[in-house]
Amino acid sequence: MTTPEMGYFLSAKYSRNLYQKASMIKISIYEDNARLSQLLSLMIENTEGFELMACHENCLEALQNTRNERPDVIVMDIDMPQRSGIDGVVEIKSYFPHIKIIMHTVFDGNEHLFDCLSKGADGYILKKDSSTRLIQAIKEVNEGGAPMSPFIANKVLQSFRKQPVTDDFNLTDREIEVLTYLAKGFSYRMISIELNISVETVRRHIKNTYQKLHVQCGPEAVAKAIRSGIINS
Amino acid sequence: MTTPEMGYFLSAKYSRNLYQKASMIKISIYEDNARLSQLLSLMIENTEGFELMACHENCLEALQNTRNERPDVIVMDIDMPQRSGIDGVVEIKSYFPHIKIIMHTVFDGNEHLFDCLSKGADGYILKKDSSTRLIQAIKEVNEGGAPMSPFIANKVLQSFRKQPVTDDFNLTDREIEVLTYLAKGFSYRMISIELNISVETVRRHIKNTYQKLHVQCGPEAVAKAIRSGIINS
DNA sequence: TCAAGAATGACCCAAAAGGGTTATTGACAG
DNA sequence: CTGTCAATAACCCTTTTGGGTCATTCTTGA
Repeated sequence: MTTPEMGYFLSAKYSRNLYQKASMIKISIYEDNARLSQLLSLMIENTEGFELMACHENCLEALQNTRNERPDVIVMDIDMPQRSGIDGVVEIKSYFPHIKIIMHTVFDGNEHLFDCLSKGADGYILKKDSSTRLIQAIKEVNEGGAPMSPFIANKVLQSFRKQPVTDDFNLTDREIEVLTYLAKGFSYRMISIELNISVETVRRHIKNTYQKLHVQCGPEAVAKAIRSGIINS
Repeated sequence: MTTPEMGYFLSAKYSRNLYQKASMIKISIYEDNARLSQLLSLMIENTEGFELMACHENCLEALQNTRNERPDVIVMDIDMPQRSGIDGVVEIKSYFPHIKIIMHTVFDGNEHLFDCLSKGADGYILKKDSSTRLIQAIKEVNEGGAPMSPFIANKVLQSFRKQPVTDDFNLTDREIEVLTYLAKGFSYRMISIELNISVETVRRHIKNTYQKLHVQCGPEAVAKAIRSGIINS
């Protein structure tokens, strides 16, 4: 849907770059939906302090584009033909970590969200939000913030809440203590010396622990204990 | 610094509650700095759609207060005499999980931040932000958002970025495969059958793995592998 | 083409781990 | 005041681990 004329238009725009004010926020867009990308372009061009560098319908050339355009902020769709916006983020961030990237997508699922965030996206705005929100987000991210749609921010916070121990399997304090030493690589003998008890007692605790955890050896017990949050440090 | 008179005043205010409009956002404040709490009170009382329920200088009685006041949103300081706001969050959230709590504090360190978030805080606004930002945050949180100061939102995002494998210790694919079975409780023999190789080869891989990880037994290896993200499922 | 590294396999041997059974002591709840 | 449970301890016996040393095959990159 993006026409060659449009590309030309944007190149022309880019050449005007020489006259821009230093304080302008330079923005590049990656969005395969032509209607939406035109809307965004218009909004950005008509916002004080914003300078639209280019508008791309895929991120096959993301790196080269970025080298040419040197934007301050990139607005990136995820679902684009041939190459996902997430790959674009990885590539751009690895060469230009200081350039801010705002994901602008319809995806509100955990998968894409945490994938993008772990790969360095600086903001995550849903398309269902108003375009004004995106404009505001661009300002925010340029000032060092991390704009997110409320729904997204909530998902992010929720991911912190499910930390607390899922199930402690009724392990006693002593059993957890012994298990902790086991995970540190102590042998039964070393543990017995450390805790000033008999090796047989250490063995006893470990046997009980295995029964409670429904495991049959040390490595499995340690794995289960760490994954369920029973032991940490 | 909160005077008895102030308490009386607030009780009087609470009694007016009967006449409130259903759409009002009911707010309680926990803040030990009298000057700041008065400022916040004033701002809230003068904001359309906000109803100040009470203003407390500590959260010793947080649960009882909440039962009486039934706020929609609580603004909670962290550093208060006798009882930390974090304890307040835990208590209130365990009985009233639907009540939104915004932390309002000077602390911008990771420790308090992630502690609060994991315990269920719904927003985290720094005191250095303008009071207007807090008012806005109250609206946001009441609409299901997760308001955070830009600096805080960034910290939260950053916590996702350092997830990817810290160090893979140059383990080969095969070594990781064997280690994964080990963590599942497979013995060397079982692994050898599973992978259709000799027990000696399994042992070989494990020996090499221990050297690379600088550990000397299975439990320790598994602990290290899980903690550094080498193995997961 | 040659060296490096991955994957494979084997042997020796001592130490550690794991399963079963039994028992004593002290604390705490009903 | 009696039963339960955590913590302690011991003995038996088999299997598994883990450390050392050596060797072959195959792929891959310099």
